[in-house]
Amino acid sequence: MSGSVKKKAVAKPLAVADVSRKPQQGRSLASLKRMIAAARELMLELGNEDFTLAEVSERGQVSIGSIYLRFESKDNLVRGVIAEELDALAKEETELVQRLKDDSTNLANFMYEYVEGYAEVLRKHAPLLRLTMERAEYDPLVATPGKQHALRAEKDATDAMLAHTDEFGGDDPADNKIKAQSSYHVIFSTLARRLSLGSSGETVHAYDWQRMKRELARMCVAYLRSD
Amino acid sequence: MSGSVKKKAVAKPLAVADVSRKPQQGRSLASLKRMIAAARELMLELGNEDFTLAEVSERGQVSIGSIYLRFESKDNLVRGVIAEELDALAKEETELVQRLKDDSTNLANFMYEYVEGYAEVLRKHAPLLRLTMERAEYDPLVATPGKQHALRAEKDATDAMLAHTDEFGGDDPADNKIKAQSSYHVIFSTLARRLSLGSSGETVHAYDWQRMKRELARMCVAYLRSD
Amino acid sequence: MSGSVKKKAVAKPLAVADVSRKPQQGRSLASLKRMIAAARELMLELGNEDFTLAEVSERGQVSIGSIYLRFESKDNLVRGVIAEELDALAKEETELVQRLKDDSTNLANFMYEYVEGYAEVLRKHAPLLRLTMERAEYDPLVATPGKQHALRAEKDATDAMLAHTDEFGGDDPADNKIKAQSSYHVIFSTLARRLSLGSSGETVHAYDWQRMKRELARMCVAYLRSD
Amino acid sequence: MSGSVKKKAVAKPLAVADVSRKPQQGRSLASLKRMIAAARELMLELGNEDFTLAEVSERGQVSIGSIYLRFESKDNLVRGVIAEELDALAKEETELVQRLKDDSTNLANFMYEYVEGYAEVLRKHAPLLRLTMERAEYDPLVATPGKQHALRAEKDATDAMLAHTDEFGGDDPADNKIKAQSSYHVIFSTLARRLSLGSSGETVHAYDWQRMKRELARMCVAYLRSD
DNA sequence: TATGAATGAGTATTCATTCAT
DNA sequence: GATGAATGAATACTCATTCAT
Repeated sequence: MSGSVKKKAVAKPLAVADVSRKPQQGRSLASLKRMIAAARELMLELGNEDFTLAEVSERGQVSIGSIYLRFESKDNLVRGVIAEELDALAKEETELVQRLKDDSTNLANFMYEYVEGYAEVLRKHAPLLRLTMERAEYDPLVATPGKQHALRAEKDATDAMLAHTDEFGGDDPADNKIKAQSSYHVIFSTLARRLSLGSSGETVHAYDWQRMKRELARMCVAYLRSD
Repeated sequence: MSGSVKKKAVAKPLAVADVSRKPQQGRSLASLKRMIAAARELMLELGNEDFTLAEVSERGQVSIGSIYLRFESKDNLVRGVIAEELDALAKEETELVQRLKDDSTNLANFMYEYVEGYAEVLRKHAPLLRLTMERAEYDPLVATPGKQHALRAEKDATDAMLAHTDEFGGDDPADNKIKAQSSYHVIFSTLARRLSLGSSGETVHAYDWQRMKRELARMCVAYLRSD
Repeated sequence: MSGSVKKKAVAKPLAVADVSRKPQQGRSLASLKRMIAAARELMLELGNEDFTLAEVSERGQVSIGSIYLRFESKDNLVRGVIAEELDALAKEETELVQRLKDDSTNLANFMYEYVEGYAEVLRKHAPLLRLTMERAEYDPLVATPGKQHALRAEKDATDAMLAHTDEFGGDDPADNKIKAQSSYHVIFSTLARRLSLGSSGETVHAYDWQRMKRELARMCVAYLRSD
Repeated sequence: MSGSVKKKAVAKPLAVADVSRKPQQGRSLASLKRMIAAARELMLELGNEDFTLAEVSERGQVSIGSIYLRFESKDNLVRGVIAEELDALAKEETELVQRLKDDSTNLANFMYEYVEGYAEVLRKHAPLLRLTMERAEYDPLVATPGKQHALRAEKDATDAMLAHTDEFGGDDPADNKIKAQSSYHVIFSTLARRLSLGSSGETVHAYDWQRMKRELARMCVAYLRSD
């Protein structure tokens, strides 16, 4: 399978319905959900592509033929699972920022709440997000929508930070934007690594999760206020 | 191959000589180097395991039998390549910190130099580091020495930062240590993600590499001085 | 599919209506014609069995279910197409011989006209005739009616030749019959091979079609007159 | 399998050693022979491609991997079997014509002996020749060498006939050549059809084999002498 | 009648590992 | 020690046929 995707140009879109073959209803829809759920479980247990369609067939109680009725290939089934996950993640990210925009009154408060909230959102989706990133490395059909998702998430977060520009240290608007972006990247990167989204090698420090979230917010606040 | 390792317990050590079968000399040593070099190239070109031993045999001008004479399995050959890389990386990390310890006089100066230097060290090793982290996810024989490596790197870096405690914001020694650790993690995580060590999805921002290094240092200095 | 027929005894009849399931009328008849036409096209484009019922369904605008309503199996659909072709061919052969019987006055004239006419009839039906012969090789349900068709064609042709017995070389009636039969076989075999009904390997000689027809007639006339 | 060859351009040569992977010796050679023999038997029993490599493996007592060690694909294995057959056939055709050239003194004698001898040569190779022609229809790698073989066979035969030009009817050298070629084609086509090389539909006449050979020769002699 | 979604058996090919030489 | 030929398990995908609606 990998051979047919890795290192080769592919030209198909993503997004739940794009990789699936037709709008589903009733029994068909149930069967579609079962095969996606089964594939999702197997991906988490064995790795992105290290499961067989026979396993999906058995676990999801769908025939192999049915899978090919909905998805053009095993690759597209994997992309379908990923697309679903990205959709759900995007929804939660947006909701988080919306909620905090209304609730938070000052920069420090926002940052603490944001780091806390975003950390939990990422944690919830961490396992599949790992697989998504791993696959994005060689599958453009996952990489492209992944980038768009990331850009939008960055924009939402920095916009919300910039609502508190009055508390920022300098008064150069361009520098403010840079600071907000840097903060977002530092937050995402650090949480992601800690959640093993990139690797697990150095994950198991004594340094704990709660403390990390607190220090991340603290660092960003100090940074944004500086100069 | 993957099936035999992924998600399954394995019980073999790592570190260049541990995965290889015997102390090598002369012609044997040259042949060992060729097979490792060939495997390394193929891993970078095709992915961690997406190469065949036949390819290693051809490119490295060693017989397949020879490979099995040095390595118990293809898995161990991959681990051998990784072990070599981690050794080289550790050496450079240590040298960097040693050099800066002697040269830098104040905290800000140290942090800017450290981020700059570490970024380049990581950049140099990024491609194979990616493969290492990817594999660590499912191969304990890579994950375990990887953790130890990471812990030592963290200790070296935080010790160097703590040499400038007098410039730190608070005066609680415990908090100082936390700040140093947090700084190290933020630096490593952010550089790593940017180098695509974890994923490539969000890599392609306009946000550039030079700026990122500067802001990272700036952020850490602000953070360490705060309180 | 092949596996279920090739080299295995089958027990179903042939002849347009025998493989189809029921006398058709109106809309049903139109649908039956569409599926046969679609199957015919696909057989010519892809080979005897190298098309799928899904393709027939799409091209002929008939549901797969409809096909099974008319034909017991894909094999029978193929046989239906072949049966239709053999019917049409038989009609033309008969017409040709009838016409020549009335028109030709001497042996040479008849032979030249017959070879010319028969060559064109065969040429017209060559593509599907190829498929028929190919399939007859392993499908008794095509071979049996095919033999009957061939026997009748032989009888028609030899009877017509024997109408000119007075011009034959010998005067042994038994030998005359043998000569006529041999002539028919030589004509059919040579035309058929040239039309690639049997193979295409040696087809592409410079030796051309018009000349071949002429020489065939010349040869037969010389043969029939000899002794 | 068919899909990968039929209707697609291919660009590989033929001839026993061209489809096989390396000059064989000893044990390897024995194994190569066993797999070709097994494939040959299965092709004759089931059809050109209607056998599985598992069957070849079992019957020939060779592992599937071994087959792929010698042949790039199942297609090439089939071509290997065919190549061997064409070689053997060519050898016998040449020997036959050589022998008759020396022995026969007059045209009639040559033609009777040639038809008799060629009929037996073709009969001996008929089953595999059928498969060859069938495959040539869609596989250029079989068609191309097949055409060359046919052209050479035609040349050998017509040259031998032309050694008796003095007995020919007309005295136009060009016409003599045409007559010789026509005779060869009629002989080959008629024998081939009778041997079911093209089809079997009309094969089972009462008209028998011995008589056919005699009449064929008789017809050609009458034709060559005519004018 | 008519439909077309669901089924699942069947198969070429790859490649890590072994072992006779 | 070295070699590389031999092994055979493992797996995505197709498509004739059925049958619930």
